[in-house]
Amino acid sequence: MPELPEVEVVRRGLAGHMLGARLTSVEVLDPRALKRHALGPDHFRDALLGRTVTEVARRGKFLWMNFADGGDALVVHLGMSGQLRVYGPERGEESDSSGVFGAAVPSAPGAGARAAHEGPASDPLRHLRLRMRLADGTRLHFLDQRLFGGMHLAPLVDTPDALPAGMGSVAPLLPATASHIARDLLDPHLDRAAVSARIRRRHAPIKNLILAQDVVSGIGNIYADEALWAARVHYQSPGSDLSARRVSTLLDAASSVMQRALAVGGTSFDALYVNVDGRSGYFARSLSAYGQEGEPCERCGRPIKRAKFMNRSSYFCPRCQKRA
DNA sequence: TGCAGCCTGTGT
DNA sequence: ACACAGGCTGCA
Repeated sequence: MPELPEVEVVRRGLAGHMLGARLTSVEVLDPRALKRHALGPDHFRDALLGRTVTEVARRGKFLWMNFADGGDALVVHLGMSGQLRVYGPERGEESDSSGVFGAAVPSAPGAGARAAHEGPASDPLRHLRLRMRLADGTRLHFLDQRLFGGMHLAPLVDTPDALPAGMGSVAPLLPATASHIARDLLDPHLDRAAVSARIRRRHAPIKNLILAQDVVSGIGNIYADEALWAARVHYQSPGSDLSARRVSTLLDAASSVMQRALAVGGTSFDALYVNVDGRSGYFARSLSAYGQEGEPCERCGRPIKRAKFMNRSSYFCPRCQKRA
């Protein structure tokens, strides 16, 4: 699944194609990708047509585009299985999709607007949910197998700290639907001391706290386990039991794991294809804890354990990571 | 503040 | 048939 580093790779790729571009076509092939857009697919399309992108921004795993005429933003969340793909105009307008999706009804209200996912299993575009076109012929596809992700339009609100909203943004403006999302560990404006203080004030298990998007954003289950392993912290240790030094080590660990992944993700990036293939990215990652049940801990050799926690799996080394 | 629920595909 | 994957929302 796309983690923060992959989302940042997507942001950079999108920025390269979308900045200064004008939207000339919006086709909603599956309205379930717009669940968070309360006003419906027709409104979504009409509100976007003709607008020019000025910023492609990211905070945590939330992506959004700002427009020349301001007011609102196009918010994109990839969820677990979302992908954005950009096809340059030189590839030809319909070369890879007209045959399969010719019958799809753009923005059809109500019945019948759900054709996108019904193709054969072999069809790589089976999960195409939404398609946009730019004035120069560039196309943007949004695919999402499991529909945890999606797009919506949201009004812009001031950032609480009056600083730029996130990576790729100069404006101190956030989509209202992301206004509760804290800054992430790749954000130069993140106030680490404040994050640490908040963590150490709370009794909740530390894994809960680093997964909480309103404390620090962008850490998912995988990187949480990796960071906890690297910092030798047990996932159930209460935040309030950790020293400032250990919390600092933990945040550094999370940050460096994600920066390394970003460095790797950047190398395989193709300008014409915004690679968000979660699976290949996921398997390419070298993980020390997550998914390593039974494998020897790289530090001490004891088998990594898996435990149920918050309806999720937690992987940890029972020797290196003792409960505080 | 904790946790069910959203989704669909894969593996057992 | 069922467990599992899991970011995020919304509700109890």
